[in-house]
Amino acid sequence: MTADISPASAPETLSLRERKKLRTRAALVDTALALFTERGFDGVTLDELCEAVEVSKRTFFRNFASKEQVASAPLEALWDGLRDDVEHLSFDGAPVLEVLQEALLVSLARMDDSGAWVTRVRQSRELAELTPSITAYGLQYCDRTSAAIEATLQRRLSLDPADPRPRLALDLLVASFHAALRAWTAKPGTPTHAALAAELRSVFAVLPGALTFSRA
Amino acid sequence: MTADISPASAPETLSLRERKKLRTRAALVDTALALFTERGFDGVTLDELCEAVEVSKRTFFRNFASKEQVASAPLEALWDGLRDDVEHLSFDGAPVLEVLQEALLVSLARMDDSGAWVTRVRQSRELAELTPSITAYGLQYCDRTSAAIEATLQRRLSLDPADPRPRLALDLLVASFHAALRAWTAKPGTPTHAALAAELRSVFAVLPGALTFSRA
DNA sequence: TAGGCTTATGCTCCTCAGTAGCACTTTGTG
DNA sequence: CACAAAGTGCTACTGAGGAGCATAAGCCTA
Repeated sequence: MTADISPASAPETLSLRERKKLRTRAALVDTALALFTERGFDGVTLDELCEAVEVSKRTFFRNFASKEQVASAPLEALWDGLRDDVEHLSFDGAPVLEVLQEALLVSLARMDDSGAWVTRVRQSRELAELTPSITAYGLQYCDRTSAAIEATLQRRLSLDPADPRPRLALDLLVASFHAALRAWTAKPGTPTHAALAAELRSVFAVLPGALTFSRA
Repeated sequence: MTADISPASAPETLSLRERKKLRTRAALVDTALALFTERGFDGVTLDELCEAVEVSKRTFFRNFASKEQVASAPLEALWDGLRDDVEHLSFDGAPVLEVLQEALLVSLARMDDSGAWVTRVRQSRELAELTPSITAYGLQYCDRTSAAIEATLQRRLSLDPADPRPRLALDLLVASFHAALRAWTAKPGTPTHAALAAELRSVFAVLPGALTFSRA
């Protein structure tokens, strides 16, 4: 289920067919981000996108569930990575939230492919800011992924399903990431992978203060 | 901008035209929730809904921005109330998050109209659980409202726009409410307004623990 | 109370996202 | 080499949502 995008990360172990599919997928994402950025999300029809990639609409919907998803693909890869990792994390001793924070940083580090992913994320982010339906899709995706991770946590840590804390911890993680993303997008200049990781660490650091701060 | 639904809360101070509009709006919400609950969100077309209420599709879209919104209307009234209240809250001394938590409970108390609102919320919630697009719309609405409240906080408390804490506090508030809603929906029996308020207080109480808890 | 103004409403036509059926091609396998 | 399985193109269809234009209902001033 992991949504991989970068053609570079398609090793020879995959069959010819699978590599071709990944190439089609990557082309759709790249072309979509370019066209949406140029003419706006609503200014590009799926027919135009499919024509640009020389693919039928049928093929598009075999790769993506919606027009919004193709614009959100870069961030989905990050969260899919985290979701899969949670299955094998060690939770001994450390607070769950801290373990999840570290895991998110690890998943983020895995996305570091000399700038391509970061560029796509930036485009995706700017599109989401202009397009409510992309925001809506992204939030729903986070919600669904959080629910899946919560289920894994409950199983692996033998938690009471009624305990709201694991889900709250996940919502905290998601909120932190979105805050980091906003700060990162707001900064001028070329956005780097390292800068995003730094923003994220910085938000993690001030998180406890969000519960207690009062007017200056 | 406040989306009021209950016909009972339409005092005589409103003009005839405004009261009629509110009645149409309320009828659309009630009929929509009933039809969606009966046959599923996707099993009811807008044309059917409009025919049942004896209203044209044009009128529907003057009252609601989308099919999803009409199913989310009850909760929007709650958050709209909070958004408007933040303009006049006192933030002296107490932590911002605590003030917001109290304000949310006040807005919730204002929704207490002898069961009608609670019933609609329950229906809305159950629909959202079955229908991703309703979830997506609701999350996007929360995101937008949170951004509006954050702007108010920044202005009233003279905060640095780059400070992530107010937005994190709001995301925490939203996450708490959703957790309370989940717990409340999961409970069997007739759901009451008081029970929802109790769930919410209970989540607020365990919130700090969400940052620090570890495996049992 | 008559007339004019504003605003909601209905009607109709349109675009486009997303689905489904069917036939064709390509790739992996016995 | 043949057969199974999966991806793809083509086409036709449904339904959400928007736009233009005309009408009606409520509101306001003389």
